[in-house]
Amino acid sequence: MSLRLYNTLSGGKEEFVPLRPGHVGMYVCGVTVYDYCHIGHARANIVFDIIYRYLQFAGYDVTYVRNYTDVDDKIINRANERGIDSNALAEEFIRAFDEDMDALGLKKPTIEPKATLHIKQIITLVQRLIACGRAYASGGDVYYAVENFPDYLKLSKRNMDEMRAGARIAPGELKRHPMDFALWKTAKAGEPAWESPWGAGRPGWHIECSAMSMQYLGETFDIHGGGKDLVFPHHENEIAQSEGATGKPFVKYWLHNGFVNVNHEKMSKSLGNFFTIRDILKTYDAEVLRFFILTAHYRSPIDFSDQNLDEARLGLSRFYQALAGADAFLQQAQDKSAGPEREEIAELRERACTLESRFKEAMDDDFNTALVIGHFFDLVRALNRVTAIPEFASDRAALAAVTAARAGMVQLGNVLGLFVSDPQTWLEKQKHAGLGETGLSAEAIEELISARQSARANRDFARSDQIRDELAAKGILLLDSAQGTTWKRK
RNA sequence: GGCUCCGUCGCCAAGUGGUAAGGCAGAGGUCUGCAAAACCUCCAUCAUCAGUUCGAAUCUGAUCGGAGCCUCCA
Repeated sequence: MSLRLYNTLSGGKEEFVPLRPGHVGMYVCGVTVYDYCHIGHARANIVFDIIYRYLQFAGYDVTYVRNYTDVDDKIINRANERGIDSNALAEEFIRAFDEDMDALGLKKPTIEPKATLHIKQIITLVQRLIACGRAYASGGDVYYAVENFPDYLKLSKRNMDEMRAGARIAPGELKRHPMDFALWKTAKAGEPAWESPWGAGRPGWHIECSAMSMQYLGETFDIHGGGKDLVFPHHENEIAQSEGATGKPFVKYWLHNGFVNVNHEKMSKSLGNFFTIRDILKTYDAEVLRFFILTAHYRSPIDFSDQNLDEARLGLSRFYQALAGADAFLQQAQDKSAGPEREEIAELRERACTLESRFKEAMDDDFNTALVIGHFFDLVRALNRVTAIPEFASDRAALAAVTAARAGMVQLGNVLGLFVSDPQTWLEKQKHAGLGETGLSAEAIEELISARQSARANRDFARSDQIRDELAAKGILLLDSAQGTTWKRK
């Protein structure tokens, strides 16, 4: 079984064959740093984070490049609004981006290049495009001549006639064709500028990705990713720039993640219906957000809502509870004896043994994380079946199966960035996280629990149930067990 | 208008030709003083219609509904 992935270029799933056996070059468009990141960015970065992790898990040596676009019209405009230097603004949001990605538990890419540190490479690339007739200088600008690149629009599968209707030439632009796009822009007063053969100016959007991917991954590389909205114009233009200059295929596999919707509508800055990552993380655990995103296939749209996030929280808790249950079970392990194997144990052993092959099969099919999570849920049920029976704590086969199941779940879950915390710690954190809204402190709850315990000891069940109901009304559930009473929030 | 994509149980969501995973919610049961948690059992023929096929949620056509791109956007 080998990895198959959906390639936007071909419009279908293809077997993944890297250019160099054992190695993968992957470039993912990062952000233009002029504002805080929203959940859409979170999704894109989490999706490619798990692709990065899975490729490594599958044994590839992966070079993952994710850029910062730190020079751009939007940055300049925002900096002007705030009356600060555009470079300072970019640095501020690069820091914010790093903090957010870190909070989301993302692995660091191999290389995180900044556009402004690659101006020389950009200028060289633009010169190369002019030299081979693909671009032209006009005033202090340089434009890409799309009509000279026959493959233009092969990624987004459109044709020039359709596109022409919507294309406009903005005032001041000196294009030959409405679809031509800027490779280099002449600098106006007060704008960041670098010396170039065409005078002081700055790179257009798109060219930085061609230049930086070429620098770190070569003229042809394996995987290029980003959100669906980058297919046109950004990635289309990257192809034009890179292939126009080198005459070689730019990228073998194009991967695009679906949008995050709010109320079934695309979340976007222009609609104003977006949530920033840092706002979301005030309410929801980062791993809950990741779990939520991974419950849907990466190419499908996903609807962001409190209900869906709460469901994700519930789902993830189920895993951590099962893991905590397994830990408690293993701690009680006594002298191991081998008896006739029971059905529950046989099922768990079977599930634990086949987990990795199921995991791989699902992930190899275009990163089907939703199916993987389904497999994990199956394992949890089998695991709970065993750990719910105390006698099994002295059964050698049960202990082996529980140990294997727990280890497998954590090991494979970690490939998706899931189950990375200590179960008890995570559950404790979740317990306390929502207490603010209830108006209760952990101490107050503990006091009520002991009051209820004395009532129960006196068989005063009316009083005992009253306490439980009051807590339940505030979202606190009590869990009685042989070891005493604990609580969690609903 | 052009080009894409989508429509699977109350909700979320896999499945893209071989007879519908999983989670949440719900019903019944075991456990419990009663509950909760956990476990057991139950719970869909896949928007509609017409085709292709031995066989379709999966392919084709039409219809209805939703979304995206064509302008900055993950």
